[in-house]
Amino acid sequence: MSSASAVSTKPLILVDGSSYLFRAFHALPPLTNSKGEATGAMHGVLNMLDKLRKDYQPEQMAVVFDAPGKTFRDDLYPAYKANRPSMPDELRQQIQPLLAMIKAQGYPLLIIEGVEADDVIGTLAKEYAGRVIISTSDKDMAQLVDERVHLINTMSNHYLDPAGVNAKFGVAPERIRDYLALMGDAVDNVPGVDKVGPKTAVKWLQDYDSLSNIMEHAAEFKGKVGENLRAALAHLPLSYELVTIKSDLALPIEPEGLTFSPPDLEALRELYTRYEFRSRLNALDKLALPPANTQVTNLELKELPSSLSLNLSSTPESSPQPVSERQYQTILTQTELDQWLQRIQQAGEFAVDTETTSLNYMNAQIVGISFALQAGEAAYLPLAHDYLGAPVQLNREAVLAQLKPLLEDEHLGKIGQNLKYDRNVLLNHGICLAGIKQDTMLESYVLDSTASRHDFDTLCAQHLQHTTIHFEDIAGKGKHQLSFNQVALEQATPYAAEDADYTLRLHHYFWPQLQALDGQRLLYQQIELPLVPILSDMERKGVKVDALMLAKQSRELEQRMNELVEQSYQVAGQVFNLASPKQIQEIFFEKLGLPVLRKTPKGQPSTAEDVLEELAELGHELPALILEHRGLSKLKSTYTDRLPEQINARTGRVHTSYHQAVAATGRLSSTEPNLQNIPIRTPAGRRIRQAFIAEQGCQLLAADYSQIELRIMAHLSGDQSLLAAFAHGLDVHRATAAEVFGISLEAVTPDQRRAAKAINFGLIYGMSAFGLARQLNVDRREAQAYVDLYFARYPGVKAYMENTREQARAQGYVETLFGRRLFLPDIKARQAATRQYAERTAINAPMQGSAADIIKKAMIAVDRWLRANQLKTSMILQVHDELVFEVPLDELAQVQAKIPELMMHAVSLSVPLLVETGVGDNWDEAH
DNA sequence: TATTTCACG
DNA sequence: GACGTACGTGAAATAC
Repeated sequence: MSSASAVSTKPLILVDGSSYLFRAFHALPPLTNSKGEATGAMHGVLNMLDKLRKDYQPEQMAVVFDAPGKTFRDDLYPAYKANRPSMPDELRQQIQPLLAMIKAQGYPLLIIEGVEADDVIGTLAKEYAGRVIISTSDKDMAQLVDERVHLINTMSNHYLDPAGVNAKFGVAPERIRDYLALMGDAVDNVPGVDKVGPKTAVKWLQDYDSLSNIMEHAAEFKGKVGENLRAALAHLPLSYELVTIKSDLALPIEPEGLTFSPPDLEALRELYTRYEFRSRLNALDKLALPPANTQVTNLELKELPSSLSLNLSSTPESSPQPVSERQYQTILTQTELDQWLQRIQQAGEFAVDTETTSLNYMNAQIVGISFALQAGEAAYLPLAHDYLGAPVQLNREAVLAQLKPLLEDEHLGKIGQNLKYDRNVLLNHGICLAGIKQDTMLESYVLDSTASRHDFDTLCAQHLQHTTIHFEDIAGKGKHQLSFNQVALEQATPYAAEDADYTLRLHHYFWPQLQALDGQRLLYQQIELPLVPILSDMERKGVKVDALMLAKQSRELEQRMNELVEQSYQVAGQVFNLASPKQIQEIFFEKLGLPVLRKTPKGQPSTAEDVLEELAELGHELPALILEHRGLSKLKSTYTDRLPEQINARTGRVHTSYHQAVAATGRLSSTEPNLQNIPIRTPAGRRIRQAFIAEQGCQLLAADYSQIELRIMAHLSGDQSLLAAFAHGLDVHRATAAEVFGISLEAVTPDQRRAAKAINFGLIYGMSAFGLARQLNVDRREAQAYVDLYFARYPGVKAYMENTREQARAQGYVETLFGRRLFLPDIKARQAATRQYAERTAINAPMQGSAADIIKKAMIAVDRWLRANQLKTSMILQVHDELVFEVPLDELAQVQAKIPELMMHAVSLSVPLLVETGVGDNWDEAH
């Protein structure tokens, strides 16, 4: 690495700090700290700098501010900027601390006397052209744009290259100065031509090309503006000079002046504390290792969700122990095994973990099992390590036969991490794990569903400050990764035994917290834990998929896609990749000259679906072709091509994985494959459901809750009108329309019903008038009128929404019907967008989460009933508000009568729950 | 690896 | 001159 590598390809970002300072001050609400000192502009500028650094990850940057005092322009023209109102005190007071913060963060800060920030940027832009991006909200800077210097407005996300300048202003970047001089600038007191604004300036420049040419032909301009032009001739050169940004200054700036310095953490802590920048202090604390025990940190604790502060204040018994205090035994003899099993029996419960050949639960074979009885005391029982020179191990089949009664003993409690997996794997060996008493993954999930992950390594690191041995550490990674049977016992034992040991410690850590919270404990014990074996059975049962039918659909899709490709090539006049946004951009916006409706944050013209749809509506052929192609390509690659590959060779069925600790709201999720997003909305998509079929002699039964989230809203809000609508079995969208529009049910038009439906959905999502307006394609005021009308008619709903937000603010979390908590740390965020996002989540989570609770309870009830009656019907799929069963023909009548019954009465609400069922040979028919 | 797009409730 | 805008997921493809 030599210093000659100064020629970097990474961008140099030049930030017009002064322009953002003003914009942020005026655009943001007047935030203050508790002492009443204004802080809004500081927040705005710092956030903007963070965003730039994150988006571009530049190696070099310059944050440029105006220096106080006169500049050459004042000498040139004493009246320059004389019209500017003097800076408000609230803004002036923010400047010094802001500059100090920027500097302490390590940003290269430039403040050069005698010149304006613009000129510093202009000069640097020229010097480093080729990799310069200027970040500014000042339109005058557009004059600096060329092929090698681009502009980004970080507040509005508008990106300007030469074409962008042309599109935005109507003149090329080289003519921006002419344009500005003609218009003048009232605020900066730059004189222009009277009565000439942007429209006239553009028109003149289009006709006469340049300012100098306009001045030469000034005599030709007619009317009043012509006179004004001639009157302005004398001062136009001065105006031109005033608006011209200098790019040839001799600046005392070395390249080193443009690189980041390490942040001065102490200074930052002091500044952030002084101005009460809490989220920044938080971020600072995360950086600092170990977390500093300053007063500030303690202060922060009060703001954390209760579960978190509980974690921090209670010292778990199983605090980290040095390795020497752990005793991990490798069980290689029958005597050793017998001793352990005896102790397990006596203990009544134990932590257990299986090691296997594969993560795929259908194919995995057991390689070994580990046990733990108390913290630090664990054993690994290797059964199938088969690397060259592996020690002789106990016979797997014999040991499993000996273990079977223990593992299947419902009264011998098992403690594990994600025991669903262990249950699935043990079933591969004919053992049905019972007595699933504690699952640390679910304990963690119930205590805080918003934690990013609930896997073993993360939980140990986060709660026990213990770094576990990672699988990759002992098995390697990539394609050379060993399967566990190939791992040497010397390494396998500490790894496997640690799993059981620390699972137990995690349980010791979580359990007191759960016991302190009745709601969470019941949710965990009565819903989440009982669901584990049910999900395990659903996964292992799988669903039959007709591979031949999907293959046929793939061929048909391919044919149609080929036609679309051919047509597209003709329209575009060239060959290109229809799946590449980049190539589409080139052809759309450069070759065919379609209008750029929107740009991505990185400044590229967007080719997102809505943009394409809009273009298609404008009558352009190519966007429509590409949209259809995209849709079909998705169906083919994700479903018709991929699903057949995922059919298990042994069972001929597809086995998904349900994840019980992923979705923050309490829903399940499904992966490999995701069977919760099989198409249904389009005819082509729907055909895929025809490939989900019933076994010979069976039918599929689909049972789904009708409008469960709206019903929950009615229940939670207690709104009389809404409750009545459901009690009378009305079409709820029609009833809403009748109420909102003040007409009879019969008089509701399809459009009114559609609007009412959008409002109802919007309510569930915590809508804004803006969102509703976009959904309905009406203007904001009209949407707001609908919302107001709705809330007038359904005052209970309005009160509920307000209470929910208030509760979220007061408690820091919201709850579902069954006490599932969802923490919302952002509910008090200073940044409005962040805070509003949390508010919408607060509205949505109780409804989505209660629906999740209810269907989980229903699954437990249905499973219990099927077992009690020894039926052969299997529950095979769950899709949030729908359950799918594979039913032998002779059970069909009984099952179809009883299952909706069980689902409807899974809970008792103040509204009836409605369940609709369908039966068919395939999933499509069953709907 | 991150982003964009699109499938579902 | 003006924050960003409906909730929750997972998978595939392309761009970086």
